[in-house]
Amino acid sequence: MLHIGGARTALYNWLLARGSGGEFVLRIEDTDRERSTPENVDLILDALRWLELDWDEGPHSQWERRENHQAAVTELLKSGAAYQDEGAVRFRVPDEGEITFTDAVLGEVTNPYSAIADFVIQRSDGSPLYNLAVAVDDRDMGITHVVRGQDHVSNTPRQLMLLRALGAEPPVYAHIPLLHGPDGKKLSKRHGAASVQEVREQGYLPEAIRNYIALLGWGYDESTTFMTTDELVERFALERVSKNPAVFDEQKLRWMNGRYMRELPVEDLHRRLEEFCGREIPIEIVEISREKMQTLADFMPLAGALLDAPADYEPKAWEQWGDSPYLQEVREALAAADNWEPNGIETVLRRIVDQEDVKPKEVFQPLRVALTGTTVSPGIFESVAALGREETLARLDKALQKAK
RNA sequence: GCCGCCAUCGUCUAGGGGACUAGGACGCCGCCCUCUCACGGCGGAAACCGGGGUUCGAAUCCCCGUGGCGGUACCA
Repeated sequence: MLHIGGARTALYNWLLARGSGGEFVLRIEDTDRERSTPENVDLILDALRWLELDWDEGPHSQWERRENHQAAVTELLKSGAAYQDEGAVRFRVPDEGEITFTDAVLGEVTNPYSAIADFVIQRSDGSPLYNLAVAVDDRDMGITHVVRGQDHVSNTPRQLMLLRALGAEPPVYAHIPLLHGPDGKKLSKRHGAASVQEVREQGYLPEAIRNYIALLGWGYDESTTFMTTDELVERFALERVSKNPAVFDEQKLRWMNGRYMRELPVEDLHRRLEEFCGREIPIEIVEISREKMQTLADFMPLAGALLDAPADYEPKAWEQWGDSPYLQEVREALAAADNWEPNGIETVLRRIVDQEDVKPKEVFQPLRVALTGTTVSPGIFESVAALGREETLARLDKALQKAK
């Protein structure tokens, strides 16, 4: 699982690296221990790939760089910066004074040494602990920037002390605000769309996600909302990242995703819908449905009945429109229509509306229910055109049969 | 408890002493468009946590309080 918060951290790292034009190493660092098992790392990498955040996969710290960690511990022990304590190795923290570091988003952060106890850097079984492992990795892998969640601020002094004791230059630290759930608590699974895997299954587009999460904790100016990834790369700056936690708002994501779907070239949207639904879809159906969808998952409920004849009519829909005095007339008019294009169909159907002198929906809704079994579908003329004459008439006959 | 971080509409944010009767966006409400649902257009309600300073002037700077969050592990 890659939480939205993690995805945002990854995005910020990526934007920064892209913007600097240099090489970078994205260090996946999260607060849940389970997440850094090899299987979960694969899941995370897969989610990042879907988000189109490209990177070169490096070594996995705590189970692939043991020698470096061990060597550092030995060095620290030798210099007296660390000592043995019942088999474990602890780092010695001064009793007095304070340690200050400059954070790219928070500014100066100062901690008194008195608040930091001598901490374990190596377990009695010889395995390294998080703070030691990342400090050594940052040094050895030439990490220049560490961009991570604010839940790591209080680890920073420890990592800094380690780096100093090892005689290494510390990287630039940037702690971005955490994400909270709608109730103001830290974001968790029960808050709904909390992971990239989930939003993917819910039919969101990667570019919409990128745009949305970039804006969670960062804003470019007073009115810009939509930005291409190139614009994001160009404009993103750590100094402008907000210091306060944000709440993931799925409604806004939905809206934004809808906008992205509408702006996609039809062919592109068509391809993604086929992939998402796992089936072939006539492109005309996509064309007539696009302005009514906010996610890829909205497609089947909206237009599925145009793909496969509905098994049955929705009871409420049938009750209201099923038995219509105009349906027979509609059937005859359509059977005789000589122009099976949306505009030709509209002409034919509007003629009935005029002749009968009724509201348009009195004619259109019964037709819609007869064809799709529901009261909601893409535009009726377009739907009839997309269905084809044969199928349209067959479905009308079925409805007329049932109405008898 | 102790240490740290944070605090603008319900939500995401703009704002870095006068441009603020605080701007934009989502959501919400109303109107328009309309064959359903949407899309789109127009309009509206909606915020500077509280109290002290500093200053001619504070949403913006300082202090205190309050609240939220994080940390305080042989977790990451």
